[in-house]
Amino acid sequence: MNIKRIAELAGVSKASVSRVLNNHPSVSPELRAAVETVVRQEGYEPNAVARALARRRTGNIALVIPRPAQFAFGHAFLTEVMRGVGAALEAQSLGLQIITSAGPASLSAIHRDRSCDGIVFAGIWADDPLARHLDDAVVPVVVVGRPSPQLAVPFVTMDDEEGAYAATRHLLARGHRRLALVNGPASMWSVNRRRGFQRALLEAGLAFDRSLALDGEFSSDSGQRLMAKLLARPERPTGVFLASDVMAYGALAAARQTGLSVPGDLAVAGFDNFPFSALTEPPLTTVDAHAFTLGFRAAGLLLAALRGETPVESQITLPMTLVVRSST
Amino acid sequence: MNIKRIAELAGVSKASVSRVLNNHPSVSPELRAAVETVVRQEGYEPNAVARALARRRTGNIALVIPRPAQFAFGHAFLTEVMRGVGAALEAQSLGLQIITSAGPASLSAIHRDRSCDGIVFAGIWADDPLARHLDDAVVPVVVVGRPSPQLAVPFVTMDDEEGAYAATRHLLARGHRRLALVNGPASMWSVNRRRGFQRALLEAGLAFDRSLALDGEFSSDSGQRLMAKLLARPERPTGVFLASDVMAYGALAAARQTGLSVPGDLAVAGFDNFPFSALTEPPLTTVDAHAFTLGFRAAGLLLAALRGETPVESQITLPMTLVVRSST
DNA sequence: TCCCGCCCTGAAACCGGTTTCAAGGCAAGG
DNA sequence: CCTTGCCTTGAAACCGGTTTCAGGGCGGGA
Repeated sequence: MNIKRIAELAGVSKASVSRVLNNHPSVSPELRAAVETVVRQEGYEPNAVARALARRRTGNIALVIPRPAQFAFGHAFLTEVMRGVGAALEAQSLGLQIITSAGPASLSAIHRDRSCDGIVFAGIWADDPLARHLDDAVVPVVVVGRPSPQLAVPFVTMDDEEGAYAATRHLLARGHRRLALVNGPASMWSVNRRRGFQRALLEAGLAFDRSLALDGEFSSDSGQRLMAKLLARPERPTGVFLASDVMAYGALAAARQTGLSVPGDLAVAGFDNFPFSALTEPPLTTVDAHAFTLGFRAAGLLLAALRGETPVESQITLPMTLVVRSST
Repeated sequence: MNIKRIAELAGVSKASVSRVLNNHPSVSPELRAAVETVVRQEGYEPNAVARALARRRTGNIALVIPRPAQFAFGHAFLTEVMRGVGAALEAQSLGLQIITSAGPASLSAIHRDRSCDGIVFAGIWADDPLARHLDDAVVPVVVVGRPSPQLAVPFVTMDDEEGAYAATRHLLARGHRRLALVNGPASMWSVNRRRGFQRALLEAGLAFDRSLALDGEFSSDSGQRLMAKLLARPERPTGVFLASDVMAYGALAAARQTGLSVPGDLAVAGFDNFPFSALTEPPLTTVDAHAFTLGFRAAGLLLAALRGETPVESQITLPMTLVVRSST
């Protein structure tokens, strides 16, 4: 069933059917009624692809996460970003296409094949070469996270240096002096979090003890392993800041296995504020990374661009908020 | 930039450019070289929408979850299903469109507007009226979960009755005699889980105590509240089966607050086996619902249908596996 | 030498819509 | 009564590809 056939059945032209379907003002009530009757009888739905071609708008935007699907959908931070993007698009009844595992070739295709009206780019942590292809897109692009200081592309990122700083200051305020850092793998986020951690230490007149800073992989396993390692040291730390909640879950397990109480013997602070972090034993003190908002605002910037607006601010850095629970 | 312009620049016809781009066998090396040079110079990428229209294949499939995005992307079970679907599609380099909050109208549109080549339907729990529109789709549809016994639509569901049965039997085998049930809201899943629970009790010669069976909403809050209620009873249960891990997290918290030890005073078994369930204190005994596999297999059925194959089995019920940890 | 068939290429039709443009009908105004 | 202009409608162009079909060139067989 297509528009031509509907037109024949209703005894009108394709153009008229199109006008009726798009609520064009200049159609007579009779014609409208005739067309609508046929449309209903036949259960006709216009072909979305043909419509997109003619209108030069697909009505959906892509969230590109250049990682395997297995990883992207299993990652609490990224699914929260999806949630934010999805919520923003839903309000405008736009479609959401999630593209995972995009290599440089397919990425460059997405940028120029007009299969979507705009792109939100997320999940690039290291200074990825993929980020270089960002500005040759033919549709608006917004990045979650900060791709690279040079690029002029709009982005929404978090102030993770401030977040790490706040968490560390909180640990210091609780009286801890030997603080450990379990960071993520080298990436734009990790560098900032380490910087915030260090800054808080220096301001408190404490030296940054390199041997108390280890790098994990954002997994609970790595958190547990590294925490165990730190606790096995002759002078073990009394507080630890982990650059991700998931690693903190591992750290809590490690403390338990070592027979230490949290926060009595060890204060633990994480970063992300995933939903589960309120349910750990004890509930985790952490920095809320506002992942949902990151996605929501990024989609908002994109929608503004699609409407042709030029937002006053197109490079946004969200402030982080410390969530104090019982683990510190 | 379009195919016509490329053709002009290369001094050939549109048809030839198309043949080169699609690796058609009958093109001379010279023509191929000429076209490829221009394509590279201009950074040309064929318009995906026009291509989809001409080919009558969009190259992407839709995962429809008729719930608000806020809910769908925040739900551990559903994101696992997404992960499975995504992983299956990624292997075939097909696109994934996630459609949330589809009301009856937009749902019927998705089924017939040819904006995707196939549909995986998930997230319907109750006997939703939406399920009735399933068979008027013009593209193949596969459902995650069992929509309704009458419908002949292909589906992949879990054997949750057996799962609940296994968990309950496990609790009984641990010597518990007063067992409580915290079920989800009325839905196709919940009915089965209750049935499995009851069957295990009856087989053990125990009566099903209606006052020990409560219905929550799959949230940790409701789990905590209902568990507290159950523990406040004069004769409190010594074991509980909760129809979702998230509710079990709440139950663990309730036990802690009541000063009861798990599994000493109360054995707790959940259902889902979310990643976090290995990290609770104590780690949670639960039934693995294989959400990832549910999505993966559903996408597999769809891919088979798209290839024109008729799978021997198009209505699949996955067996559940009990994961015994320290909470029982 | 002529004819046949294959290889390569381009013209044109097609996918299924939207939009422009022109024209017919009719009411209002001069 | 004629002109003007608005309202409504249809024909045709267009969006940007793919695919069919027909034809030209060329090599091989008779």
